[in-house]
Amino acid sequence: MPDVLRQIGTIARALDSISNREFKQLALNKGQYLYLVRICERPGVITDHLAAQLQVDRTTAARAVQKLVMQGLVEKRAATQNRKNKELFPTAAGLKRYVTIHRENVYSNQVALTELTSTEAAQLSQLLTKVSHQVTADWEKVQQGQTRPY
Amino acid sequence: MPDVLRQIGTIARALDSISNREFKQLALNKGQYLYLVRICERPGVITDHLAAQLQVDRTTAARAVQKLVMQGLVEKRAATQNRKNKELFPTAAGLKRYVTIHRENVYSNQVALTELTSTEAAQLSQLLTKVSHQVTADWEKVQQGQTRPY
DNA sequence: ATCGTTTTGCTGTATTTACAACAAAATAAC
DNA sequence: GTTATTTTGTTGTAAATACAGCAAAACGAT
Repeated sequence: MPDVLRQIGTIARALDSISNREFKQLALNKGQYLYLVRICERPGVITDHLAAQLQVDRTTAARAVQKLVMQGLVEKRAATQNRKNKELFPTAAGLKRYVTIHRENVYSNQVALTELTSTEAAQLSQLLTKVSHQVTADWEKVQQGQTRPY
Repeated sequence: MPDVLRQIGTIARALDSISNREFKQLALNKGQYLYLVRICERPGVITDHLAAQLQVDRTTAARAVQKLVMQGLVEKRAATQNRKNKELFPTAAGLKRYVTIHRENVYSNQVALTELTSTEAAQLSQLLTKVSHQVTADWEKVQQGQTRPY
């Protein structure tokens, strides 16, 4: 059984480091690009759903969003038929940043897949989807306090 | 061209969160397990090589190691024919923790690959290795201050 | 051998990240 | 309809993470 965990971990760290470095030019601090991208792609999303999508802590996502709001890149609006939820929308400035971020992400993805044929790339994606399902399921178990048998 | 970056990112975050939660039982804080494992597997390694392997910042690795030393899980020894380098070795207590960590990692890997046949798993690993090469190359470019064309 | 460059370790500083715990609103159970 | 549970937002606190910059040792070029 080959080890894929470490490979995934190191690739992810390298990609994240690259993005964080490059987005300093956009005056974005560490991790901020993740949230901004998702808000631009799903305007109206609430913070907790964002956190679940990204698999980060609720409060981490909340504070990242708070910062984006302070920087004028994201807006919080009270949901129309709900007094509790605050929906998130990008501002014009936020959308402008998004264009660059998206272009960078596409480029990084391209680089990552350079040595793969298009069928290999498709297969990689398929396999990762399966892996993702399993891992997400376990992460939810652990979040709920369950212990895994190892 | 499928997006594999996000998949890799979310899988990595989930796996890391799981490990961090579970290793609180071993009195290990966030990220510490990463360094301890590598030191146990390559005794005598120096901090900077550790950082390069894990693709994290030099100082991040240095401080994580420092903490492991304070906790009595790792030892720093002056290299025999070198006054500058400090080689890292696990203590008995560190090795004991390593056994559990390794078992957990193997389990997580097993879970991740549950839905894959053994040939699929092998192929996934192969494809990830190719991806890793490309991404690492770009990460080094960016670290050296080069700008990528996107 | 000498000088410039790289490697390695370290500290200061700012920031993100995660956990715990709370309150208020919404939803579910009965 | 009332009560219990879940969802959502927020704050306090502790810790990791990353960048900049410094000094000392090692290495390379000449």
